[in-house]
Amino acid sequence: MKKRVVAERRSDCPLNATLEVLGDRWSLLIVRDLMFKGRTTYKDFLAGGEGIATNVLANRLQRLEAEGVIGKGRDAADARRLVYRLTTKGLALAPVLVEMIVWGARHYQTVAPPATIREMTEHRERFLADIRSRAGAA
Amino acid sequence: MKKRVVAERRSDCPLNATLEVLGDRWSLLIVRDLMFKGRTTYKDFLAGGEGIATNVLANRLQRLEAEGVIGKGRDAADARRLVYRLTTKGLALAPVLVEMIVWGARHYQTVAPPATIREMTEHRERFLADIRSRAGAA
DNA sequence: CGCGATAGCTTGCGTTGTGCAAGCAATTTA
DNA sequence: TAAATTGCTTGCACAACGCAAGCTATCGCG
Repeated sequence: MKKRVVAERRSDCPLNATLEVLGDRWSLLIVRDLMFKGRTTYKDFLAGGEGIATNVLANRLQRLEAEGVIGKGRDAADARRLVYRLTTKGLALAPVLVEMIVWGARHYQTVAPPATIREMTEHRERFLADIRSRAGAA
Repeated sequence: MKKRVVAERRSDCPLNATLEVLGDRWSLLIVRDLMFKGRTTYKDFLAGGEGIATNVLANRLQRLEAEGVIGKGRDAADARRLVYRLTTKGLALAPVLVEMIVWGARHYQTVAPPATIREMTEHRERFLADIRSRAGAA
């Protein structure tokens, strides 16, 4: 058991705050899985394709929950299963993810469907509203 | 001199591409310094407030340049000085930064001026256009 | 021209984080 | 009741990071 040393911020810049919570290679991929891919369990995240290590996944789930970005609950039908979900705070990351996806799709070769990217840019508000209503209902 | 092992992507997801380039605690802070704070030199970035280590800064500047996010040139007036600037690709990160700043300002206590955050959200397109014209002119 | 100051790094070293394989408790299915 | 599944934890080797020191090239001053 490690001592938890409240972890003071390095600066009071809002971007720095965001980066201290989400500035790593994995956290936002978990949020993506929850927001876009319908993945909700530890096993789902592990099979997510990018190959996150088990200990790192456990660590990130803990941190994201501690930060109030995600929450978890037991599956009623199968008590082995923990079902993770986005909180309102986590759902508010949708615009961030959308912009990162658009930038990545524009500047690198990816499997992003052009139609989806077009929808994200040309009908941004509608796209964001869809995410909110879909994930918010869960 | 390290061997550069082309660094294959872990997946072809556009978000993953973005995170493999920018998914760390420091890269986007450098972009922020260039985009919003008028910092352009190694020394400026070092004094940026968050306390990046010298070797990490040098490494990130190299990576960002290799990825085409930033470029550099010698200062005509002082040949010791290397002046870094955003490329078009780097300037295209403005929407990403804006959304991360807005999220950070909404969910954490920061020094972000409320007026700026309001401008970012309520007049988003104008704000982004301003960044493009200002930084694009440099 | 000589000398200290400055800019932009690099190097060394100890600590922390990551990737991978193995292991383990709780629960469920056969 | 045994085998499988879920969600972790642990151990270990290696890479990344934070910090202090050092080093080269250029500049400003006398």
